[in-house]
Amino acid sequence: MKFQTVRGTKDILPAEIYKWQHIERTVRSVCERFGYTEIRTPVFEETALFARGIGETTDVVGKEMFSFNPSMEGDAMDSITLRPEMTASVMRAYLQHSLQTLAPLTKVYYFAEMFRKERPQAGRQRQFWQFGCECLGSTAAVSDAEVIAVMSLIYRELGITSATMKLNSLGNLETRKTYRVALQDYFRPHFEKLDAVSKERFDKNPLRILDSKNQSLAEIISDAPRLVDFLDDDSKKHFETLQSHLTNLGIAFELDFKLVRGLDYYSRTAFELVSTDLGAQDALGGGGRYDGLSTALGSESEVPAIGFASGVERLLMVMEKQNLFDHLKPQPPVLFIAALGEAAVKVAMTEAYKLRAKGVRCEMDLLGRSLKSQMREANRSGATYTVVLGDDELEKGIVQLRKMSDATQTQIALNEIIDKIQVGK
RNA sequence: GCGCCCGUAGCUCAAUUGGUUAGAGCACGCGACUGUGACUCGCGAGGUUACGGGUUCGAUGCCCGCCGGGCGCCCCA
Repeated sequence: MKFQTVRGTKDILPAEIYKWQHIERTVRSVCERFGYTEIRTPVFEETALFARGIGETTDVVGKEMFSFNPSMEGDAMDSITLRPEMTASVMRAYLQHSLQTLAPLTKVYYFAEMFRKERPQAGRQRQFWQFGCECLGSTAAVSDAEVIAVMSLIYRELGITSATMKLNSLGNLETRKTYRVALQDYFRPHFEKLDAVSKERFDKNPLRILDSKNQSLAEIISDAPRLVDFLDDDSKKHFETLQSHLTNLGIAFELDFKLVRGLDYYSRTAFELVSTDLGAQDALGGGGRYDGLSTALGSESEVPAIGFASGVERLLMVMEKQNLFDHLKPQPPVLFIAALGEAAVKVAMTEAYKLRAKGVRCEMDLLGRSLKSQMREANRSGATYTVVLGDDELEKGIVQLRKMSDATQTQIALNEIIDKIQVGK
């Protein structure tokens, strides 16, 4: 085999597409019930948008972007990048088209493919799909609650029950500066006990030490000062209001003071949905408030916003494991027409066409196969009925309508097929 | 990007310490049944053993490289 998909990419084949369609249908349905409208943005953007929007120091920007220079003469496309996430693009679109002038609040959702140049592993690909929504324009905790509710209802309607929603508040930029210093003060006496990765994080991003998967550090970490205790009054109030909204909605969550999302422009709310049915990449989705993003992108006014993103491949893995696709097999055809001979094929084609135009799913053989093979095909297709059409039937205008489940056959006129099968449906 | 493991028909797996025409089940095609599916029984097609080198009289099995996959790390969806 000469060609194959490039590393970290996958085909989604016809046999499994119904799973994807089910997820996509559910996502769209829930988002739209909450009043979110789909947004589609270009699959690539100026590299600088992501560099500024996600943060120069993050891994995503630092080493995972698919960037290239198309070098088109007379074009100012110095460097463009396949989107590694959607939030920056959504904010760009919001600012570019001045969406705030249309309404004080903008609520959008997306279902789109993302690209990151990472080493593939279970639940991690170089091209992968995400869905999510963004609510731009409100600082109110009720908007945080709504976004989490959207996410939560999507998973609920898909049948996911075992996932855990982790919740934290990061406060504002000041909060995190103070907390950062407090954390360094706390870890400094333990510095020699830290592992190499944590030592590196000590200066770069001490909040990430809390994230360490190293069990031997668990004790030190659990005694570390908590970010919640450093929250300013407004953030504290915001956090409490959010929690009471979630409680009212019956959305279960776990406070997790170790949950820190690395990007600078994040503020206050941070959340993540994790599942034990995944491997090391155990996050189904996550999100947070990003009030600082608009100004990071050069906007003069601050656009408060919150959103979430979810990984479709990971969701699929969990649903597969929990057998949540079992009742969703694609619809089989109602009728299969087995035609014998050129004249019969012609009639079969036109009859099938009429039925299809009327909304009936109907199939016929395209390979010139024997009757036996066509019957096998009819059986395989799961058709409810099969009609056999040969010279005799053509002559008399009468066909045998075979009910596949019990092999009973009834004689009916060719032009009465539609009445029969719709009654029998 | 780093470490460890893996790669044989479409799929799941065989193939005595390196030994001659690389097998089986499932799936697929055809037939038994000259115009009637499922069950059964035959027959058939399907492989450059991922790819490229090396060692050897001889390599699916050993060595190197490369491509791809899995697990973990980093990070995230």
